[in-house]
Amino acid sequence: MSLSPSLNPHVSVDCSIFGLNDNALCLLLINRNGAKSTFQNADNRFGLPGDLVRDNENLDEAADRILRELTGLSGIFLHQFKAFGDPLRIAKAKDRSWLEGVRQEPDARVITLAYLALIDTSKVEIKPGSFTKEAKWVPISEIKDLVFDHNEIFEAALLALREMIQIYPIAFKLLPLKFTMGDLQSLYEIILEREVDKRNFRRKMLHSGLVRALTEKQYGVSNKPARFYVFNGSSSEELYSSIVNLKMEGSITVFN
Amino acid sequence: MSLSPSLNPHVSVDCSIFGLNDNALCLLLINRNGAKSTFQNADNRFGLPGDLVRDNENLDEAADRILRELTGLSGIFLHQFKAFGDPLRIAKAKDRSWLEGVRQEPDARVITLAYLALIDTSKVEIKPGSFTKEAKWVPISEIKDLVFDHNEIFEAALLALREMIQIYPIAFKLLPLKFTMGDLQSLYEIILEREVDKRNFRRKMLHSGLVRALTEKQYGVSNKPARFYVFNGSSSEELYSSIVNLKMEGSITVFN
DNA sequence: TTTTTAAAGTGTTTGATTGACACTTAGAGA
DNA sequence: TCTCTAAGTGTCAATCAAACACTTTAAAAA
Repeated sequence: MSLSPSLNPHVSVDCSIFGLNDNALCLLLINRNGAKSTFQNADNRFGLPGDLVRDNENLDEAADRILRELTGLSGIFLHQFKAFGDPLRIAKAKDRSWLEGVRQEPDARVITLAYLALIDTSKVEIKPGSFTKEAKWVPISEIKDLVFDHNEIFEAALLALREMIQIYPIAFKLLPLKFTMGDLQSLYEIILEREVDKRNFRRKMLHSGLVRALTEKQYGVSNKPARFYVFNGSSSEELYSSIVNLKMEGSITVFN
Repeated sequence: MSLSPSLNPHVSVDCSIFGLNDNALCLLLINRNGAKSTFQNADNRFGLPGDLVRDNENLDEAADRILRELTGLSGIFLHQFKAFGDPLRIAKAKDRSWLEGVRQEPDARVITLAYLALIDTSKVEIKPGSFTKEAKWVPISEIKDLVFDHNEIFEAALLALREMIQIYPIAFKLLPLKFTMGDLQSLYEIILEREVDKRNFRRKMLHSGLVRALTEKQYGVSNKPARFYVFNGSSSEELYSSIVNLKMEGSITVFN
């Protein structure tokens, strides 16, 4: 790899991509190759997909490009939620070897812009890029020691996700186009980490106007087949700005 | 001014500080001197207080330092809400002369971290720093052409404020320690840009537990004197994380 | 001293929403 | 045909939201 001269040595982007696999909330993590041929990623730790920003691209473009280069994902809506800029955030000893292997200025202080996204894992295929040894979904309960300050970034992303899901109807982004009420309910239960009443949940969702029932039903399941629904809303970006009421029992309530 | 060698040429902080003056929501703006003696700020445009981050300080510290250096304000809670990184954001012709006057690398691409804060204007004194010709409160309806992309940043800050005030009980930060129900109600009306019913508003606020009535009343006003209240809550920082219900009629409602 | 002016302060009713709660139905597989 | 599993469904009581108008207090003006 020859580093592009237009890479800004001081600004990076890191992406926390959430998806649902086997009823578990998962995060997309990568394991990087060193860029110089002499470098081997010795300790095999994983991290969030992220890299330096180019001087001629804006931040959202950079996030999109970096995620595509490292994981093959592209065109997903990335929400920038926080910047991390501790002067020592990439200075831990065990992160040095990789930095020295790939960065022209391994000692430069790097501020990172954290993005998060929710995606339907069934709709995309994760393809490690040329700098990526491996890219995989890891259940959030199994996330261990990540590179740099990525544990901190991931924790902040998870908090931001929990907050956002209480305010914006973004849960639909994690589900396939067609889903059952059971799918939707268990998604809320996974993210909110509590159970909700089935009858109240259905009433709330149906009256909200957010979903539309299809006539189609499940087929071949060994119980009463569930009806499919589709999200009845507008574009992805709008999901992040239209505030909708879906109060669940026992929960906090909100100013407005 | 000799530029500190530790200034990171690629990362800055800009602060949108909101306050209330004469029943108008105002933004704190500054008019800068050039740093080199040869430079005069010719066109006299105003902008948000902001500057480059030092390499040895974290972002929140940088925001606090920069705001203090430019306006004399310190110790206020600054909320980082977005990063702006358009490659051309500081490249407009009319912004060049100032950049050339003060920056070692006037062509460097600068990403800025936008912070916002709400303060009680009666509690603080604005003192322009040595690089600041003037610092003043400007009603948001009178904000014209600001330097760089500061109009865009301010608009985003205002949107973030309107969103936050619907979700977190931060309105109190704009008011003095003691305030009347009328003060509080008109603050909500100013920020939400709509009227609310006085009886419903009082009931909501009193039942919320957010305020505590004092026995003290106004004195010398030419109408029935209003009772004073105090905010009944915890620290500033907690205001930004405790979600509280204060639903107003006609308003959107919110997931939870 | 009386009247005017301005904002404070106060309750009720109606309709909508929440939260708690348990049984029946549909289909696959044994 | 029996069993298993998840889908699907309704009611009641309590709480909350929204709409609505008059009285009180004090200063200032007449």
